[in-house]
Formats: sequence, C-alpha cells, structure tokens
Amino acid sequence: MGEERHGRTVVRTITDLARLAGVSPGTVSRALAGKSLVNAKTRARIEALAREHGFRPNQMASGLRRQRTGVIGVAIPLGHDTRQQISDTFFMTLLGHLADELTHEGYDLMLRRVVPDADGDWLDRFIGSGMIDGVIVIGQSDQFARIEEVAEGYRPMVVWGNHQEGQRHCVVGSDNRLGGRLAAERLIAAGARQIAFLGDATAIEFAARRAGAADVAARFGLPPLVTLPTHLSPERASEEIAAHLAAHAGRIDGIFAATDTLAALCLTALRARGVAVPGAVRLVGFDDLPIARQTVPPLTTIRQDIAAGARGLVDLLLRRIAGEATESLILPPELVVRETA
Amino acid sequence: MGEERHGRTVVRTITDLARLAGVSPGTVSRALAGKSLVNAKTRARIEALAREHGFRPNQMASGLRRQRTGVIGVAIPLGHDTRQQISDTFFMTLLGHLADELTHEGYDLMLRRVVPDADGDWLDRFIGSGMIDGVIVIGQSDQFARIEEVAEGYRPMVVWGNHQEGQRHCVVGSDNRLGGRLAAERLIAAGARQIAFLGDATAIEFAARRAGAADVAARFGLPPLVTLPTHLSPERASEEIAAHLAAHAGRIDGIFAATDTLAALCLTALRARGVAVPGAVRLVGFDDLPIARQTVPPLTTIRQDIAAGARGLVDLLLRRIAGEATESLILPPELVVRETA
DNA sequence: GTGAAAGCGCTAACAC
DNA sequence: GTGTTAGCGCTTTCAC
Repeated sequence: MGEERHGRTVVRTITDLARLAGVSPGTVSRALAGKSLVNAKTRARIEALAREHGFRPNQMASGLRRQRTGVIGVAIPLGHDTRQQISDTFFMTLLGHLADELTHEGYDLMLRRVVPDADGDWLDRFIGSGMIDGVIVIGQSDQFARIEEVAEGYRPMVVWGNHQEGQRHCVVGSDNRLGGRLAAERLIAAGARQIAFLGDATAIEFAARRAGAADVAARFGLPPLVTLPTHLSPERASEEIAAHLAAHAGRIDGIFAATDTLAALCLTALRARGVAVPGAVRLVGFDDLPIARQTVPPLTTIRQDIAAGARGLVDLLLRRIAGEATESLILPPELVVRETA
Repeated sequence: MGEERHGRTVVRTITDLARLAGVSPGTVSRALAGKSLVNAKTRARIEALAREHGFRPNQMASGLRRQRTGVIGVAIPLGHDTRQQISDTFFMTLLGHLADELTHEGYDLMLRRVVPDADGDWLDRFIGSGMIDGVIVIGQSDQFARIEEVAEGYRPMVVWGNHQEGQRHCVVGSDNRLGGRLAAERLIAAGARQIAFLGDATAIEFAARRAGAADVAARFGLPPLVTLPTHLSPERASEEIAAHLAAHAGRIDGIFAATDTLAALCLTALRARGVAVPGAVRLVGFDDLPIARQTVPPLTTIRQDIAAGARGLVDLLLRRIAGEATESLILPPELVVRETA
C-alpha cells in the first residue's frame, strides 16, 4: 500500500483494506465472502470501505487458493469446416443461452474455438489449464473418439451433440434420428417420392438426421435417399447446391436439408431455377431458426428447443461438478409445418 | 505426489514433475516456458516427461505470479433490450471473429453478458476481477457515460461502437453517420421522397445512422424523417413494424432500417400488406448480413466489414496493453445495391 | 469474533 | 545451467 493517487490510498489487496479497517486480512476475507462468523459492525465497516475504494478481491488468487475458478469453459471444435462454423446461427444462439444460464448460476464463461486437426490435444489443454471448473463442448464434430477418451478420466464435462448407443460421455441434444423421421414423413405426406438429403452426412448429428429420413423412405418402399453434400459456409454451400440441383434436375421431388441455413440457401437456388416450392419440390429444414419464418415461402422445419438445450447442458454440468453421476438428455424435436412442405 | 493411479505417479504440479526429472521446480518452469537458459538435454527430458504424464502448468498460479492472465474479457452490455441482444447476428459474427483473432494472438476469451440496469458496477467488476488482461466492450448500448468514466483510469479497453467528437474511450466502429447518408442517398435516387427510419433511435449507433439520413433529406429539401421505433427482438419488432406500416400506409415511400434483421422483417411485413418493393416503397438495410442476400427481393444495404472490425479491436487492445496510446478506428461503410432500392 | 500462519502452484530474482 | 528462495493475493485451519 502506501501508494497514493488523487490524495487517496490505493487499495488493491485484501491486506490493504485490512490495514485501513484496522483488522486482519482474514477478517476482511471472511466479511467479503459473507461468512457468518464476523461481527455485524466489523462487516459493515469493511463493506463500506470496500465500496468506497471500489475494491474487489482478485479472482485468480482466490481461485488458486480455493481450487475452484468459477469459470466454465465452452469449447467449439471446428472439425470439418474450419472456418466460420462458429458463426453458424444455431451454435451462436446456443452460446447466447449458455451465457445466460451460466451467468445466472454465478459462473463466467471462457470461450475457445479449437481446430482439432491442428491440435490433437485441444480438450486436455483446455481442461488441464486450471482455469476452468468444467467444460461444455458444443458439437462433437469429428471428435467423438477424442471426447470419449477424455470422458473416462474427467467428470465435469457435458457435450452438445448426438447420442450413440452405449457412449460414455454425457451428452445433451435433440433426437436427430427422430427429427429425420419427422422430416421425411412430412415430405412424403406432401407428395415427395424421391427424397434427397442436403448436407454433410459425415458429421455425426447430420448422419443421424439422414438415417432417420432413410428409415422412413425404406418403410414407405421409396427409393433410397440421394445425398447432396455441402460445406457449412454460405458461400461454398450456395455453389454446391446450385451444382447439385443442376445435376439432379427433375429427379428429386423432396429435399431434407440438414439445417435451416442450408434450406434457405436451397430455396433461393430453387427459385433461381424456377422450380416451384412446394409444387414441384418439397423442402424441410432443421432447427427452426428465425430465418425459417422469413423465407418465401416460409420454411417447414424441425424445431430444436435451443433454450431447453442450454438449460440442460448447464444443469447437468453443475450436477457433475457437484459429483453426481448424470444421464444424457435427449430432447424431442418437433415438426413445424409452414409452407415449403 | 506419492499418490498413484493405474500404477503410475500422478503429476499435477511442476514440483511433481521436477521430482520425477531429478531437477528443481525452477528448472522445470524455465524448460516448459521455453526460456533459453536450460540445457538442451534437460529440457528434452522434462518435455518428454510432461508429455508422457499429460502435464500442463496451472494457469491460475502462473497468472497470479506473473500478474497477467492471458485472458481478454469481452463484455456485451444489454442496455435497451435486455433479452436476446446477444443473439443479434451482427454481434455474434463479431464475436466469432474476435474469438479467431484473440486465439491467434494467444489469448483466451472470457465472455460476459451484462445487464447494466441491474448492475451499475458491471464494467468495474469485470476489470477488477483480476481475471483479464484487458477488455473489449461490444456495443455502447446506453452505457456511454459509464464507459467514459472507466476509460479515465483503465487503459486496456477498446469498445465497439460509435465515435463521438472528443470522447475519451478508444472505439472501433463504422462511420454510422456516413452509412446513414449513403442509405438516404440511395433511397432518394431510387425515387423516395418521404423517408422513415426504422429502429430504436435512442441507441447511439442507430441515432448516428438516422442523423446521417436526416442530413441528406434536409439537403434535398425533403420532409424530415419519420421515426418508427422498434425493439430488437424479432417477435416484438414484427408486431411493431406491422403497426407502423398500418399507421403510415401510403405516406412513406422509403424506409431506412437500422439493421438488416429489421429490414428483413419489414420486407416480410410489406409483402403481407401487398406493398410493392421497390415499386411503392424503397428499403435499405444496414450491416450486410448473410440474410441480406436471401430475402426476396434481395436487400440493398450498407455493409460493415465485421472481420476488419474484429481485427481492429484486437490490434488496438494489444497495443494498449503494451502501453501504447491509440487513436480510435473508424471504418468506412459501403453501399451494396441489390434490389430493394 | 478475530489474528497468525501456512500454503494454493507457479515464476523470477539471486546465488552459485 | 541450475537450485534456492521469496512471494503473487487470497482462504482457511488453528489458536486464543
């Protein structure tokens, strides 16, 4: 201490404040932490002084000592599509809700984008940093195996993604396969016979959506799904979609898009080709993002409840931090019928 | 140490590792930090051991000791529109780019949503936490005064937002007034005579956009701008827009929307009323988000270069952390002509 | 109810 | 080159 500025003592540490209040650092710590064993008057004096000097305890120091940081890590692995996946509207909305929920629970959020190809060690590095009390992984990308491995030795982790039979890591996510079934059923009810799946079917969540749709096509005795792979970035996807539509012109009468973003692009491409929707081609998206209401015509889609997902992630994580064992949480998606199918 | 698991020594601290390597903790620290003054063989041995045991130094401890955390705080004040502002596409995209840039510079990102009304102390709390080396504030919201105050005593802060004559805090942002001028000029060139501004004109960035448009209307001798206030959340905005359009039917022939999101909603509402765009009403948005290409017809808008903004924010912040004094950075927006005006 | 003291895990002088 | 030592700022026994 001793340092002065503007004629006023600078109080940077709990010790500075203790000196000012004429008590020991321990007492200040107890008072500020709201522990019971402090004289009401002493506490009031300390709090007043703290407020007056704008003092707040250093969280690094506190964290080090208490072995808990009050920070939750949120990792977004960018597996397939290195660039821009983070700006995917779905993930961003989920992130927003996570920020809300975590704040509400008194945690801070440390965000990390990771490129697993360039850094096989991403998850261990994040966990081992000592900076976070737990981690939420948004999207399994192509890192399923890696995540499984880590889950073995590290409890406070929850993942947004797809659930596989018998997997080890705790996951929260929609029942993608069911979603795919709902989509295909709707396409068929709207008159589709040859269904295409639009999107990268190697991504695990998308593969499950596709599988659900394939189930239904088979059940109805329809030809197998055509897959139209795309990247996630709008620029590349647009080109790819245009090429796919040209290649399959007239042979496809129903499209199940892996996301609303892709569906919206597809709708634009269909319009450009003069294809009537839903007259000639029916289209169903996935997510029910805001854009789904704004396309022309508005998009029939499969809704995921993003807020519920975020709540589930945080709830399960906190329980795991508390030492509880938790099951995965599978949320039911829901068909939203608008005008494209 | 001493603790064992799977028949293998658990190495959690630098001291554990030192014992294993037969050196002192100091040497391990130096070796792992890549300092020059370590024997090559010793370093190799230590690194091998660290890899083998998956050891990484605790960042809290390191941060405490070095008085630098390697973490940059990103605060998003939710001033006017408590809910959902964070999921605003523009902010989210900016956040994605920030994450990229910061990662690239070796920093982690701590995200905090703040509700200034409920917590007048938000910025000081964030800064005073001791967890961050600097802070980026995304959006001034209605917190201009608060930010100015803090800027006086705290250097490593950069804000995304609008630049005011003579302000103290370092800001990166588009020239909103210029953007407003470009928008109005385009509307007028497309035949508009009575221009409306759509959006919350009490938000400082939006006010500047409106002012730019008003400048131009005055210059052309047109009637003053009509303001159609809205909230940012799509649900409320939709209702408000519908009400505005009903109230001003036939009297407005040009609309300058504060954001593309609002413009897209407005377009939907105009279509619902059977208003021809750009025949009867011309429309210009702001931001050039992906949605601008996908509306029907595609949106004429004012582009902000988000990636450049993120780069600027990070660059200036790092320079301020290094002690440099920096000027604000004003980016030129750009008219993108599509089909709505 | 409060003080004294011992660290949390790491780094950076300072010795040698 | 490497070991030793003294903290970073805080919390938490353990005394009293």
